[in-house]
Amino acid sequence: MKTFALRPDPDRTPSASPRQPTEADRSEAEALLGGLNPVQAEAARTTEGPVMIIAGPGSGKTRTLTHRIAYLLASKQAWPSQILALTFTNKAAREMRSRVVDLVGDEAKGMWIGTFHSIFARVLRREADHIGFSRDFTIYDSDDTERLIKELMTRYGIDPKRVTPRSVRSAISSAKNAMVGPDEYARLAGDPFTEAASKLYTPYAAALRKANAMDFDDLLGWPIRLFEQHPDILKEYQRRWRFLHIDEYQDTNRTQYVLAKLLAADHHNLCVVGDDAQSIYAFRGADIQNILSFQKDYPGAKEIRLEQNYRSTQRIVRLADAVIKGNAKQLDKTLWTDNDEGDPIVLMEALSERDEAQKVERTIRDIRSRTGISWSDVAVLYRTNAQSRSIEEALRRGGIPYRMVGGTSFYQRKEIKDALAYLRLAVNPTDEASLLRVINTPTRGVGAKTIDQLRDYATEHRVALWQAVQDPGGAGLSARASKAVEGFGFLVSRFASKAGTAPADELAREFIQETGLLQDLRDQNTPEALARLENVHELLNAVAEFAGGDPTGEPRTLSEFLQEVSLVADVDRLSDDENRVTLMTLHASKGLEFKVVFVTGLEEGLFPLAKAAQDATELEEERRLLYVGVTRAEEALFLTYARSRYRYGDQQSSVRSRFLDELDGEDLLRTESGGKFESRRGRFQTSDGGFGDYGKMDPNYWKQSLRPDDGKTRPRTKTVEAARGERTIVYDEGEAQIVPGVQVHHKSFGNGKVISIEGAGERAAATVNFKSVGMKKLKLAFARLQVVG
DNA sequence: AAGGAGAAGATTTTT
DNA sequence: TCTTCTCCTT
Repeated sequence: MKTFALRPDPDRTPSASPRQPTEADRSEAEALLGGLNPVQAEAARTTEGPVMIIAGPGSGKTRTLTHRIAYLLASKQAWPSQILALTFTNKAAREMRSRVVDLVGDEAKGMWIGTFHSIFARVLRREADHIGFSRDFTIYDSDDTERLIKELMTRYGIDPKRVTPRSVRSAISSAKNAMVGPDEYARLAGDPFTEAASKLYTPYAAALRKANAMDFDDLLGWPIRLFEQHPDILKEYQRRWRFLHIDEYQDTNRTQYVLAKLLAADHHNLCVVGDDAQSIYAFRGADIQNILSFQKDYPGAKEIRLEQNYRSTQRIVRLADAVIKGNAKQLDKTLWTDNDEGDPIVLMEALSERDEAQKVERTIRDIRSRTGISWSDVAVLYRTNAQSRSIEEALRRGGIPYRMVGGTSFYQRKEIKDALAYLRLAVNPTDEASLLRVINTPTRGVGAKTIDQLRDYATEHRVALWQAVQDPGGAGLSARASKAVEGFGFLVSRFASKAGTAPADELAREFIQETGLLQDLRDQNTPEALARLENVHELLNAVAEFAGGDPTGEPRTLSEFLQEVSLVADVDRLSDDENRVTLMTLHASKGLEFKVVFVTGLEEGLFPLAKAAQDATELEEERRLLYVGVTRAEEALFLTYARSRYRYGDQQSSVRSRFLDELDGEDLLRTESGGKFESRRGRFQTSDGGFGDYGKMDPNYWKQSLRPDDGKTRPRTKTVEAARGERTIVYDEGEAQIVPGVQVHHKSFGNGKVISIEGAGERAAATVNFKSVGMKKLKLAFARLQVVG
C-alpha cells in the first residue's frame, strides 16, 4: 500500500480553498492510472466540471470511479472530506472505500461514501433541529409504515379490504418520490383510490412527525426542504463537497436528481456513471430521464463511453446484445470484448420447477467436478423470491452449500424486528409503530380492546400513544389492563432514561433480557424458536460490534446503530469469504459478477411477469432485467425454464418466455444435448391447438387453473369452466376425460395430476405429476390411466 | 385475553 | 403451498 502525504483533513473548516496541485502531485497521481485503459484513464483524470460516464456491464466502471477518487486525492486537488461518492448499495460503498484506501492510504477514510439514504440520514442527524426533529429519529421501513397507515385507516374509517395499507403506502411513496406534496396530490385525485390515499397523506406525514420518525422517502425529501429553507446550510454543504460522484445514475429518482442538482449547483463538479440499459428500478420511482437528459441539465458536460467488456466471454456479450436489441429506446452503444469466445450458452427445458431445480443442481455439481471452480463462483438468479424454494430444496438435497440474498432477510425476521422495536423505543418512545408492535409481545395481557382505549385517549387529548401508556388510569382501563400497561410503560421508560448515557451494547443486552422476548422463545423450546433465540443473540452481538467503533475508531451510540441498521439491504450483508452458491433475485444481482450464472424461470407470466407484458414500457424494463442477469456471467451462462410450475399451490402449465424466442438468427444458444436452439419466432401453440403471437395472448393465461371444477374443490378462478370447454380432448376413456388438470391413478405410480397432453389418438402421451415419483411422461394407449373423483 | 381451528388470500422487483 | 385473518372456545 502506498501512502501519500495527505495532511490532516480540515473537516471542520470545509471551506478550505481547493488545493493547487503541483506538477509533481500530478505526475504522482498519474502513476495510479497505469492499470487503466486509455478511455478509463481519461475518465479518471477529468475532474473538473460535469462528466457523464456511460458504462456497459463489465466495463470496469467501479474501477474507473475508484481511480478517479484516488486521483483527486493523490494529485491533492481535494481533501478526503471534500469528496462525496454516492453508490447504490452499502456493499458497493464499502468495497470502493477499501479500494481507494489501498491506493492512497488511510487518510482516504475521511471521504464521504455511501448510499443516498445513508449519507442524507447522516446529514439529517446533524441538522435535525432545523427541521423540528430530534437527532434520534427512527427510520421506518415499509413494514412500520404500513402499520402506521393501517392505524390511520381505522381512525379515518377507510375499509382496509378495498384500499389496502400496502397500496396506500406505495401511492404515497411514489408521490413523495416525484416530489408531489399532499395538496397537489389531492388536486390530482380523480378516482376513489387516489382520493382515499390523498385523505391519508397529510395525517400520515403528521403521524411520522409526531412519532419523530422518517420513512425512506423522507430521508431524501427532508434534506431538499432543509436546503430550500436554509440556503446558508446548502451553501455549507456545497462548499464541503467539492467533488460529487454518483454511481448507477440510471436508477436515481426525482429527489436524488434534485439533491445532486442542488449540491452541484455552484461548482458543477458532478460525475455520474450509469448505463441506461441496466435501468431496472422504475417501479420505485427511478427515472431513466435523469441519465438521458444529463447533457441538457449540465451543458458542456463531457461524455465518456466505456464500451469494452472485461467480464464475459464473446458469446455472453453477443447474447446480451441480442437481448437488449429487443428494446426500442436506448442510448446507442456497442459493447465488445477481447475475451475468449467461450462455451455456448445452454438453454435447459425442464418439466416442472422441481425438475428445473434438479437440473440446476446437477449442472453445478458437474461443472465443479469438471473445472474445479468454487461454489462461490456460481449464482442462481430468479425473477421472484418465491422461486427460491425449489432451488433451495434441490441444493439442500444435493448437499450443495448455498446462501440466499433477500427473501426474509435477517433484519426482516419477526424476532429481530421485535427486538429492534424495543431498542427503538428506548431511544425514541414516541415511535408509535414500534410501540404497537411490542406492547403485547410477548403477550402480557394487553389486548385489542385495551389498545383501542389507549388510542382513543391519545386522540382525545391530542397526545402521543406513549403518553397514554404512561397514564393507563386516565384512559379508563380496568384495573387488570392498567396494571399490564403500567408494567410495560415502566419497563420502557426505565431503559429510555438510560439510553443517552449507557453503552449501547450493555443497554441492549439488559433491555432485551428484561422484555421477556428471550424467555418466551426459550419456553417454546422448539428447534425454530431456538434458532430465533440465536438470531436475537446475533443481533445483540451486532450491537456490541457496532458500539466498538467506526472505521476510525470512534465509539457509536444505540441511536446511530438503529439508524444504520434500517438502511442495510440484504445484499450488503453478502460477504465474499463464504464458499457457497448464491441464490438471489435478478434485481439483487445488479453490480455483482460470477463465473457461472443460471437465469431461471424464463416463462411467460413469470419473466416477463404477466402484468409487465401488458405494457410496452414495463416490458422493456423486464428485458433490461434479463440483460442485467445475463451480463453477470463471466464464463458460463445457463438459461432455464419449466413447462409447468406451482402457482398458489396449484400446478400450472407454462409457455416459455418470449425473450428466448427473440434470440434467433445468431448461433447463440444450445440445448442441453448440444443441439441447436430452434426459435419459434414469436409464435407458440395455444391450448386450442392454433397459433398466436405473444401480443394476442391472454397475459393472465397462467392464472387459469388446470383443475376442473369437481364441485368439491372451490374454483380458483372464474375462467376454469371456459378454459375447460375450449380445451381439445385428446383421449377419451368412456365418460372420463383425460385432460390437463385432472387427477389420475396409475397402478404402479399411484395418484397424480395430468399436466399436459401431447399428440393424439394412438400416440397420445400425457405428462403426469405423480405424488410419489414426480413427473412422468406416459403413452396413454399403454398406461391405462384412471380418472379419479 | 389467549390460543386454536379453519378459511381466505397471496407472489413482483426494494433503498 | 404457505401465510394471515377471523371466528370460536376456554
